[in-house]
Amino acid sequence: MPKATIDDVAELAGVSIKTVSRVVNREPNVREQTREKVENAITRLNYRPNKAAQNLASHHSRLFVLIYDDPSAYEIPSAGFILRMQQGALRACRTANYELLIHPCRYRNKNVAAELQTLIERIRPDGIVLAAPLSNVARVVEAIEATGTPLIRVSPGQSNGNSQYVATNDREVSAEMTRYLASLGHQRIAFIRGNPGHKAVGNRFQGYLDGLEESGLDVLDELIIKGDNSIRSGEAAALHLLQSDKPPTAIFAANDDMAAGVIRVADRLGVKVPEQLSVAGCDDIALAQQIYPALTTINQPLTQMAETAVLKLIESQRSKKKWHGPIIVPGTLKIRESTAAIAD
Amino acid sequence: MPKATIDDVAELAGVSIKTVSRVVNREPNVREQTREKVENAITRLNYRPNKAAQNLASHHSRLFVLIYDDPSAYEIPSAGFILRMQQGALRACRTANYELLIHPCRYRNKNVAAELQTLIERIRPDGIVLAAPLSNVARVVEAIEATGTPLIRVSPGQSNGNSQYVATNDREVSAEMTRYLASLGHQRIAFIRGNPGHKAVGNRFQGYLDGLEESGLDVLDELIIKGDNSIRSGEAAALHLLQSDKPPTAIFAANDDMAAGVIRVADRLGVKVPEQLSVAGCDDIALAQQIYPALTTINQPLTQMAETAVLKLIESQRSKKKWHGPIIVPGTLKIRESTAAIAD
DNA sequence: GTGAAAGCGCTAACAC
DNA sequence: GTGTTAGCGCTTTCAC
Repeated sequence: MPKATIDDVAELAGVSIKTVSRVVNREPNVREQTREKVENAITRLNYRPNKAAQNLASHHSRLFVLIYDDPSAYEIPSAGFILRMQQGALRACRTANYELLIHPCRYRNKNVAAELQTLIERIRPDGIVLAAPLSNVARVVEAIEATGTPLIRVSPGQSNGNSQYVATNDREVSAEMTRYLASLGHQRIAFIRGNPGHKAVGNRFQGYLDGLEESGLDVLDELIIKGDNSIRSGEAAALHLLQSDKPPTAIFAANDDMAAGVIRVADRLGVKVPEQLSVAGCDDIALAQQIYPALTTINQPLTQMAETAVLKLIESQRSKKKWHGPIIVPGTLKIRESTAAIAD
Repeated sequence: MPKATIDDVAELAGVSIKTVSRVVNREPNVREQTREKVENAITRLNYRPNKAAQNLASHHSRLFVLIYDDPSAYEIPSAGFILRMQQGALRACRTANYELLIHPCRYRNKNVAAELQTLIERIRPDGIVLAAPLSNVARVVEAIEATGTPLIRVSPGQSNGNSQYVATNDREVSAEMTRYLASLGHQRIAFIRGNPGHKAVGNRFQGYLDGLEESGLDVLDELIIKGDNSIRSGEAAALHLLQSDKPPTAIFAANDDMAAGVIRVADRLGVKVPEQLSVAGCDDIALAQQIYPALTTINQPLTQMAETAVLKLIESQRSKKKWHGPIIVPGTLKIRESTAAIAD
């Protein structure tokens, strides 16, 4: 089956190739009758425009690249994150007939900047979505910006670089969670901080402080523990907190893994969750629903964030105009079974 | 920065564009000295060949598409599978300078066949990797084969269609697991079958039967339970088995989720794992290492399978020759804490 | 509303 | 070894 070209369609329809092109690209100024003739020819010949030819002639690729940190083999809470971002990006791509190239890369690698530049200059995507934590690495952001390709960053903590970004309201929603815990009667609400490298995680700590203040609670230094985002660090923190003189009645962890660690240790120590201890996490990873009791947490709208990012890229390409300011996609509290009103 | 073209490079190097092309594509028959001149010009101009132009002229896209089933939002053991396949495929792509397009799709959707055909005919990838369970859906396989694009299927149960496939030795390694359990002294080894739709899962049952026979054990119908791959069905099966008159001393489940369900129920019933009950799963999903006790299971070499698939596509494209027969990437036993020698 | 001509930036086939 | 000439299958510009 030698593929039909635009010339074949034009010939069969008895029009010029330009008219076929107009029909294919849904351009105006085609008489209805002509359009039908062309469309018939297209279906008869099973014609599909050749993307390479379109790209070459039109100088755009109808292709986006999603760049994200490549997780090492088994560090698989990331899997859910990455997949959700992919889903969001793909959803937006599909409605507008774009394709999505994925490009995981290791940002610890010194060559990333050059690697990404080569990729971009070769492929010439119409836009790039850069996910956290890469979206916070200055030399990566700058390398991509230098190519001149439209870039949107997803969930960057700080706002370096000139490119637009999509973020969530980590701080506000963490404050909300804290107020929720306070509203349950908790006065000693501990917080397990995450990896300081992740700015989003820092925002959550700020939210915690905000929430305490808004609830009229004091910040107690002994209830603030450093973690590193791992289950193990959550366990360590919980052990420390629960075995102290005056243990907290609620523990809010900056991510779900650490919260899961807390629940595990509570179980081991015979502390009942949520009767004796409320536990809350952040991110709503798959694990959050799988553990017992199901974890109260904060949903990270990653799918929507990625979708929004791609939609913005498409839009800005159409209108050629620049928009400003971050785009905020709000997170929401997922109240499950690990939190309850204080017993005492 | 107006991008440099092949003409610019040719001019600066004082050669023809064909020579530049030769250098870029690492073709032979270029004098070392000429090559250097060209390479200097390339770096000076920061020249990157335009992929669209290359594609159009050469009739190949240096692009593969990875097609897999789109999991509904929260069915996230799939996440690990998909990500590992992506990683494998990407790894192979990178070494050979190909790009990877991902295309999740819902095979329940009646339009998949047409959707995939359109995609393929528009993009014209150099090859397609089709993952299970889509790789077992006849109308999907046939639709793709009809486009004439080289196709490799990953882990299909049956071997319909004409295209090559990569599989793992599910049956053999399941037999190995069964023999391993028998070698620990277990005589009453139960098996929880999986979703009958997944052929791979059927192979595991065959392997179980093989293993029993090779170990000189009888097949006991009351120890063979049907499940549907879900945690819940594992729980139901375990409840049934453990509350029977003569409960098994080992339970081998056709996937990890069901095995996790077994462990959960055993815990609830006060049956100690592995002291009183050995539990083994299949797949080595992330959960397998997260639960307590860590699950003995069978590693599915998905990353390698996808990598092999892409490498084969590249190879067959180079040599233009057809290879035959399935490619088997062996799985391996992951002995962890959920299995032990029989106590009694 | 429609069409003719001129590329887009490269590779292929063949000449030299 | 290297260069010349044609395209690849579209979009763009501009004329009608």
